[in-house]
Amino acid sequence: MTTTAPQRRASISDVARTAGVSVGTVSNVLNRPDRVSPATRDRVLAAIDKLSFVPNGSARQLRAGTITTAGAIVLDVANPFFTDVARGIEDRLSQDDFTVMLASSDEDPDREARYLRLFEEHGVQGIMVVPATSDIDHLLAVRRRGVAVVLLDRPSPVSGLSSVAVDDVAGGEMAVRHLLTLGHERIAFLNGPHFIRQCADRWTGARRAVADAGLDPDEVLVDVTISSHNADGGEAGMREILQMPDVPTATFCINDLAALGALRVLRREGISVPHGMAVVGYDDVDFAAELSTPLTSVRQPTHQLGFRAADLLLADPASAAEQITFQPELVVRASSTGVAQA
Amino acid sequence: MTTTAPQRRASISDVARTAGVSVGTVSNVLNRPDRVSPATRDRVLAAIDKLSFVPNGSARQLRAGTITTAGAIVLDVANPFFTDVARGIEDRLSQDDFTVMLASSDEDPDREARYLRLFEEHGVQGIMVVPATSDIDHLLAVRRRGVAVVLLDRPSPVSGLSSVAVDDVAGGEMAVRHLLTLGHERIAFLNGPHFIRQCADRWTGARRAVADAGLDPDEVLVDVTISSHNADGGEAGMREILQMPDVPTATFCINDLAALGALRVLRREGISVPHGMAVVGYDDVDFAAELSTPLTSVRQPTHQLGFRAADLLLADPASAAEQITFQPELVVRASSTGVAQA
DNA sequence: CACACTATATGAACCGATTCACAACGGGAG
DNA sequence: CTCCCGTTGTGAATCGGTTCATATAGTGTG
Repeated sequence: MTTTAPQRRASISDVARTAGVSVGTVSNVLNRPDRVSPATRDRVLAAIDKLSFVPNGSARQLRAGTITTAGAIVLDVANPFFTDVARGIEDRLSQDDFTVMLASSDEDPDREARYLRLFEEHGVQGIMVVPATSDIDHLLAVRRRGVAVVLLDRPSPVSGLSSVAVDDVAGGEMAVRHLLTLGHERIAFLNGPHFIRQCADRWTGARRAVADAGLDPDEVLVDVTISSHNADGGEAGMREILQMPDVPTATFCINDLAALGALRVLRREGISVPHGMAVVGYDDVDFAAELSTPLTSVRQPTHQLGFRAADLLLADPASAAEQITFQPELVVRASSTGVAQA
Repeated sequence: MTTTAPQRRASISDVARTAGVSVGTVSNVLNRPDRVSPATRDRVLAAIDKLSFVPNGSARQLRAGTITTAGAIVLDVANPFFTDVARGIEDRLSQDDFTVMLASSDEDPDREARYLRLFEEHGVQGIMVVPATSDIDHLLAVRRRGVAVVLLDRPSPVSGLSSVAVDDVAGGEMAVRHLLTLGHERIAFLNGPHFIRQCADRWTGARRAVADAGLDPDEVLVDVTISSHNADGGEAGMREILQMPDVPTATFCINDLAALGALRVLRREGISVPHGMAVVGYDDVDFAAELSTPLTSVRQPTHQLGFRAADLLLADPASAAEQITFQPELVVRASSTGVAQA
């Protein structure tokens, strides 16, 4: 083995000693180079190089207070919806030379709390979070301690907290309205648990669409709860649907990943889409248009969502909190109408 | 506005004062509760609660040394391949109660360096990184300073550094061999720039397959460089291919995202797949099997990749560095053979 | 040549935790 | 009634930077 012994990291005083200057001067070279004469500056830089000195962020931060880093906690980094949001965040923050640390809570409140604490302890400027619970008191507490908090994909229930969200009631409504217009009278909703806000809101929207059409939501809509919001969850959900005594003619899925799983089962069972079963997804991910049956889906402005969230995070903390709501958009494709798009 | 004034964060001495004990005692309550009598412990906990005290991570770390956090830098968080790898990392690290901070370099060496430094300054236990450059001296330097470094998706060129990778030469070879077997004699390779190792290796493999078949790589293979490894890049690349004087009959894409874009163009142009143009992707992402023409793709053990990388990161730093190489696997579907799969 | 003033360098105090040698206390043994 | 020891609590030193009041050298002016 050729690994060098990992000796103690060089500190600023080591640098000062080898350069023959005081620690204050080294610090000045690092932070206000113009205050230092070129000759000493070079000497110090040489010493830094020689010792391969990397300043200790903890020490710096301890003294200086805060840093140009923000945290983001999403439900699942493997979900394209959230990664698109994360891209939006990164794109905005890097404009201000901020860095983002991304973490995924897996919808587990404990994990969320752990990351929240990790970020707070490390003194991030702010945290953007897709809450795993409906209760957000813990987030308000963080806010109260002086850390900027922006709710992602979730409108803030209180005025003191900034948030960026998409109108999920409208999204659920437009999807189901679309299916009703096509004549479906029994519609399954492959949904997540209702304590997740998005799920509850889309359900509300779905019921509203049915009611508006003069039908009884309890008769038309079948709530199928899936445990994981991905293709596996979608598979399980669709299998459950197909075993119902009175099989629905259409399925609305909580996201495109779940729809993907649902389509997989339908293909395996030889059920044609949309004639045997119409399918509508949510998120309009990249590949939705390219599936064997192009997927009708509710599109959300993901990149915008992240971008604006980062905007709010960077906003003057003294300014009023802001709640932004975007509107979703239905993208109709063959999985519901049976007509391929141009 | 109801925002509370963000007063200074409470410190351990504030807690000590309100609880009427010394700072040492508060610290003991936090870290060795058994050393403190129940009565005082309760008093301290009450004070902590009252002041909603959150220990300052920088201070703790400054004193204590290192923390249970690791960093991961990938090329693009929006790419399912990398997020699957990230999941593997998270799954392994959370077993040891470590937390992961994820960042994406966007293939930009400067951004990579920025995150590398950020992580190092914050004293992470180790960093897993998909290098944006072929040169890895800067990573060796980080290693030398005592931070564990594991190369992701890239075999280490030196024995002192751990790495986890997939054999990309083999991957390129099997993809092209497959196309040759099907009778294609002019094959486009929608590839990224060759200074990216994966791209170079797969190109090498592709040439080897051609040479092994007794043909001239320079005549059979057409190298088409795309700038971004996503659907947009794939679109641009396929448009370029279609304008060639002697249009290839098959296209091998650097990843499934690019293949997605390529398929999009082909559909728009009314070119049938695989008869007008066979397409092979790479990564075998979730949706590959569900595309309008199910995509032949080279599958990589993504989750394993991340999981093992995290394993190596957590390994005893004194133990020898380890290089792990996985083998890819060709998954044949209709986009190359024209025969739908079961 | 004295004086003011600038440019540069110094080093001690400080940020907020952890740690450890030491003090105080109380109970049991002799 | 001492002495010893274990339990509990104390507070100063420490980690590695930043900052700022202060010292010193050098420059130019009247």
